[in-house]
Amino acid sequence: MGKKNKTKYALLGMLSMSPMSGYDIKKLTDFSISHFWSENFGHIYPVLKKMETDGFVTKEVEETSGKPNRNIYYITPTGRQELVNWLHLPVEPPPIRNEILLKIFFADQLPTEKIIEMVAEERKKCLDNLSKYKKIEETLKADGQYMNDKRIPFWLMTLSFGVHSSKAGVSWCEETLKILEERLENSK
Amino acid sequence: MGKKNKTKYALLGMLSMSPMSGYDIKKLTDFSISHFWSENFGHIYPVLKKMETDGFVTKEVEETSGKPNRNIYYITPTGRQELVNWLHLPVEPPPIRNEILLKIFFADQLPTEKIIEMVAEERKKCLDNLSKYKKIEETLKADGQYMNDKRIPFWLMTLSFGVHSSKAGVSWCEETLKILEERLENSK
DNA sequence: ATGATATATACCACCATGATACTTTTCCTA
DNA sequence: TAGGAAAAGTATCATGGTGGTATATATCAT
Repeated sequence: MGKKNKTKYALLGMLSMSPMSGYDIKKLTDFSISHFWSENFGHIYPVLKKMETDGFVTKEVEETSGKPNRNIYYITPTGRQELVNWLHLPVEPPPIRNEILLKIFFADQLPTEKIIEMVAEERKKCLDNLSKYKKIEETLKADGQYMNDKRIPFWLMTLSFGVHSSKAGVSWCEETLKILEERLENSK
Repeated sequence: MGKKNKTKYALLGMLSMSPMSGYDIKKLTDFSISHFWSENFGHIYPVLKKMETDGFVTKEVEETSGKPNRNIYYITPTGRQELVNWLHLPVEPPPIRNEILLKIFFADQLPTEKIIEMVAEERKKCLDNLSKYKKIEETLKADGQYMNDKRIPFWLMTLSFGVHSSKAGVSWCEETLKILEERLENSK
């Protein structure tokens, strides 16, 4: 994934659903895609500005009283084309950095009890995520509001990914805990 | 994980195994932990410099003829302590960005055939990784060179993580492909 | 009253990535 | 045997991404 600007496409995608302000985009990403994507203001605002000068979006200022004015962004046909072009491009592999595995790799410098604690904590996180994903899945399937939305199947796929990888996480933790506990027994 | 400097700990970890140059560190990370961690020169060199002024490592210049001199770095007791301190700290969750899921999320703007192609490609990647991990596992278990190294169990754990998550990836792809192919049938 | 929370934009320091620059030795191949 | 690729080695740059902070006001609960 590297140094290509993916924020751009996330923003274009959001704006392809509806015109929005930067603040709205942040709210919507946190609500709808936070299980696999994150954005932050420090990037959203400059990228929106850049995309305006590039002609991918247009801005309309909505006057408010007291609060700062809302800058509402609209995707342009060029912007829509840019989004579709990216959708057609092959997926670029991201650089990987998994902190718990880095710690495990050097874990001979750590007491076994501490490693067990760490992995147990990880297991808890995975389980928490798992139940979170399942809950959202249920709501999506049940909610009449979205019943006929043709995008639902795709949203469910992203959730299912979360379910699969959380389950994998749990089973790795449990396998690892077993080894560590055996190790602890043998060292007594 | 965010803006805390984890490169520092990766480098300290490597130097805790043996004194090395920046070039050596890059080679060793690419060889031994590339399945879950990546480093690049652009960060290795400045971080080594910073750690020298912070007293976590010391440098010894090895004269060579022709080639640039090798800067060999040694971890200090302070550096070792810094590494162990970090090992004891709880794991910080990284910001997540999964490009294929972002594309799936907006995939209603893409022909079903194209989505199928994308997911099939992903499946292939997962399978490739899976066999790669399994092969390394075999070598590690078989290789007499490491037979008695007490760090082997930990290295195997990191590999097993790769196996678990690749398998999860494959099964998600296959589940998703089934849905997409059904969709393609129904649209005919 | 007072403080938390929500709305809204913006900037900054820091961290991370990939590309490129530069040089010499060694090894392979046409 | 000439020529080029690859390896060894350090270093810098532009770009991208993260989290925190600054700045303001309205609203709602305590």
